Amino acid sequence: MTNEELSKIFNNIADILELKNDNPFRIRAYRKAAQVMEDLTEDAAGLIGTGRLKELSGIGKDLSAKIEEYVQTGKIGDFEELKKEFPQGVLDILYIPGVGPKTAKLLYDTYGIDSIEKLEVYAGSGKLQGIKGIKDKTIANILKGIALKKSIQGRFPLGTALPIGEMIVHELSGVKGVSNIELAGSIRRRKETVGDIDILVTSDEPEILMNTFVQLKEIERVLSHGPTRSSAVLKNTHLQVDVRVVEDDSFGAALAYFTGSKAHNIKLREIAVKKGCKLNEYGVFDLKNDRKIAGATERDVYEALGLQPVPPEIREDLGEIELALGHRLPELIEQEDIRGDVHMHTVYSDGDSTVEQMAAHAKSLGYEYIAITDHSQSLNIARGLDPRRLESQINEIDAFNETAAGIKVLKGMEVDILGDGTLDMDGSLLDKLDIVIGSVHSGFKQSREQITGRIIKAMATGLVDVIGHPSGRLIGERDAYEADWDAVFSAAGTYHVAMEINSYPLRLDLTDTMIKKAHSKGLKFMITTDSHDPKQMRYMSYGVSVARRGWLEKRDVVNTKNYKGFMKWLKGDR
DNA sequence: GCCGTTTTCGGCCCGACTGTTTTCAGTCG
Repeated sequence: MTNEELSKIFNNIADILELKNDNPFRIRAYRKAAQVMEDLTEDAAGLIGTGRLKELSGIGKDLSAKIEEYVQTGKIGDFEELKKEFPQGVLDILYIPGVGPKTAKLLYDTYGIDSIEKLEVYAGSGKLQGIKGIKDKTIANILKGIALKKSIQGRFPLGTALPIGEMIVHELSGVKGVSNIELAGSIRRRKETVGDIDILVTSDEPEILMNTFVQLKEIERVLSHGPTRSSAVLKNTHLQVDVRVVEDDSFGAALAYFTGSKAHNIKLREIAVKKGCKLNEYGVFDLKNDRKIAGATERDVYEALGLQPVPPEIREDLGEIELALGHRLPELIEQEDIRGDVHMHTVYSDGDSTVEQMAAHAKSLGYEYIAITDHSQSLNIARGLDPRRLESQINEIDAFNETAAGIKVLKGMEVDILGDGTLDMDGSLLDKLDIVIGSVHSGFKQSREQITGRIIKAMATGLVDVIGHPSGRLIGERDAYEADWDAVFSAAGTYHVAMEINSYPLRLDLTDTMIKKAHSKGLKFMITTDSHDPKQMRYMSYGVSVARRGWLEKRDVVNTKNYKGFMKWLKGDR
């Protein structure tokens, strides 16, 4: 939690410094520090006193002192002083699209406008007329910006945005003249939430493409419409979609540019400059003669800069560029590496299909094995299984395996880790199963110590193979419960328990940063879909994306093993 | 405010678009 708070504070400081028209590089340093805090896999508080804070790229003497001050006192003196200079409402105004620090300060200085509400009243009543540099168009844009900000509540889960983005790409890919078309931006990096949908296109007939785009039935409102760039807001979700057209020989450079992240791009350009080149969205150029040396593909661009091509999911300036320079990037796991989906539910509990139906669909996806892991009895709401029903399911699966060909069904259970850390099923029955997932489904509000202790206690039974959706969070709905993850992951190492990467779009749990932390402790993972019907097995791609964002390779993920290898692991060869 | 095989001081990524402008500032990604 401290990291998140520090990230917010550093961004706040940057906002205030922007209003003050302070040194832009100083502002950038605070923004960078905010990002570093957000991506940090360890609790900043734990790094204090070890001197390791200053080892973080972007955190120097001054910022590490501020972090220490915050951890020790709960406050940062400089920030408290800065806050006195502007009311919070002025900072809110900065987040209206189209309004930046210069305008916000001008409005505050001239009319004392210190809230979005006040700004809306002033803009709506024509009172802003007469301020230097503000005329009708600007006023109209401010009002539009306020409306836009109100209609969009934050960011969208990847699970919402990606299918929509893919659908629009599909609709545009058939338009006359289109040769290349790709999703870009954070959606291509598979961030768990995205702010908008970026689509990059090459086309001989940009006008036809753009005319088609702005007339798509999904579109509610067109924000701008030009030959190289158009923007629109979608119905229902109010997601914004930006479409850009570039030349064929710039497609790779533009794709890299629009994929980001911003921090990754900045570092690439710094490398270009050091090599006597310039990198922009059109290509890599030799500064001596202004000649273009790369641009058509992303691979060309990275290689022209002396880098191994970096997979989109890890373009966050978290060390990937340094590894790419040394051609030592990890070989990230691919969806094809997954041999079995080992967390799913059936009609026995809260699923809506039978063992047979789940197995048939998994087989059609090319899996070698699946595991049926219905809920245990204390989860009444999900019709959890008592010992008698579990035994009958065991028998059904045994019978199925005797006759079915082409896929193996493992007997399993997603057993509740109860409030006191005991498991919601007799050990003797769990022993009969191939795989046991231990999950927390209750007592989310327990103290950090209680939750930590309860997960560790469950692992210590030796009955649990993997911890299901370990943090318990639901994107945009419920925060992760509080636990000492260092302690949990260390214990998981001791007891050889794997961590689940749950692919259900609202879960994506573990998160990318937690995966890195767990991986650094040598833990293994299982990527599963937690499917409640056959169609949900397609969610596997989300889990694989999260694993890639967590820098995992095939060897880190247990269910990349073939059936024999996977069973061997379950039986204790870890 | 950070950082260092050009530098411990003087650098710090790049371009498009918009609106209000007769050459540019502000905002954005």
